[in-house]
Amino acid sequence: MKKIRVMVVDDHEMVRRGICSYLETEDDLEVVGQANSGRSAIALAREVQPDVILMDLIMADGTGVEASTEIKKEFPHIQIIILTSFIDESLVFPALESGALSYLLKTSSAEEIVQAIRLAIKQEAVIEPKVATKMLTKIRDGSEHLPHHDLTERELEVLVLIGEGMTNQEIADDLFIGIKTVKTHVSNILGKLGVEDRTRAAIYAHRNKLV
Amino acid sequence: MKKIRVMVVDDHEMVRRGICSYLETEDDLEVVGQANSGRSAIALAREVQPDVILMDLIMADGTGVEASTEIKKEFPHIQIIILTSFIDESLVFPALESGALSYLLKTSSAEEIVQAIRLAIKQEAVIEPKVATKMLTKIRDGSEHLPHHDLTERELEVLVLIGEGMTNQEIADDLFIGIKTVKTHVSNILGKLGVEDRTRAAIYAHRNKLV
DNA sequence: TGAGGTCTCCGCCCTAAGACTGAGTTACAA
DNA sequence: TTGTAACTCAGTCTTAGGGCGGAGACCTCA
Repeated sequence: MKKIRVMVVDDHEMVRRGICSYLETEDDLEVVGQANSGRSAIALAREVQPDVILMDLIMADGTGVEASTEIKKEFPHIQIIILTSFIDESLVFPALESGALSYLLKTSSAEEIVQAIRLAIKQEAVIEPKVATKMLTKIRDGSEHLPHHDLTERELEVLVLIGEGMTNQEIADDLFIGIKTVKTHVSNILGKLGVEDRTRAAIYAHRNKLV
Repeated sequence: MKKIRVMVVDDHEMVRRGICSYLETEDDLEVVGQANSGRSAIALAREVQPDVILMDLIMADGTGVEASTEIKKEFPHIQIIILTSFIDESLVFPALESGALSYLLKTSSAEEIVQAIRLAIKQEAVIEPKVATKMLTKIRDGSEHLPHHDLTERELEVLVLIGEGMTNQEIADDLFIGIKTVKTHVSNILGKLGVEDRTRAAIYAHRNKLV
């Protein structure tokens, strides 16, 4: 019987030790490589050609997502399981879009992780309930219509500058347009956002992280 | 020769496995207990009376700091080493104030962790360089003079309302004072903050988390 | 007692902001 | 070809914002 070849990517030595020591106790699994960064993970994947990769997202050099994307592009048959400490919204979706199959948290039990590996070679995904919840709220949020979504490109640009605290004249100078034009944009922006003045628009921009 | 009795607290099973499996390879160490939450850590510490505790801060129930405090209060001779995934500013200082001796990150090598344990029983602290840096910047920030520190109480109150996006009239109504008075306050605020208009003052308020 | 800081208010003045209306340009899709 | 949307600019008008000077009431500290 052919063992499932697993590669472990994590910048925490202790975590790699823990995972490897447990995986080795399973008869149908074998750890064929370890990497401590996204960069080295790509090189190692080329070399050892694992069946499954357990990938931490939050690493010192922050290359977990890039590594997933790169590996998936080069070797589509390698299944990647994200195994990370917590749910960082800014990473969950890029990671899944990158082609990762499953998404687990390190709070998962050893059995769950092993189970996810066995399912991975059958291309069956395992998504941690908490992550699944995030996905649902994201989908809801995605269908939610934020006021600034129907700003035009130019208006959004102006809104950002308002958020920087610029006056109409400064914005005009910055964008090489007339102050009258800026006023028109600002007027339209206030209308679309449903606010009364530029100060509230600036606050809106900050609350929605447009600056 | 008496072994150093170590207890490991982490809500990640894999991490506990990794740490334990490594510590067990050292002749002068022995793992006498594992806990997966702050709550159970306190109970276990009472029971096994370890010399040193490796404590993760970021656990599902978020009781790492409380556990440190409680254990240190009850058993001052037990040395606690914080061993956590990343630097959460809101936890670093409470943790150290709680009586923890050392602060390591999980990116630390196995050797560093073992070394920290050996130093702990001699009551010598090991602070991860990155954490030390944070401590320094915190000390600097503490002595740093932010512009809004010389606002009067009333002015600060007005600044917050500016940050909410209120107009002078609205602020006047809210504080039951005349609009002229508000204008005076606003004028003083702008002068003290060194900004030109209320929009920038509002942004200042947001950047400095006054709202 | 007097000096200084804070909070309150007033008046005068100027300017930036914003509403409203109108219009010329391009680019793109029906 | 003809809308339609986006971007541009103009003119007019009203108001909120903000600078400047002055002042009275209150409190605290020297």
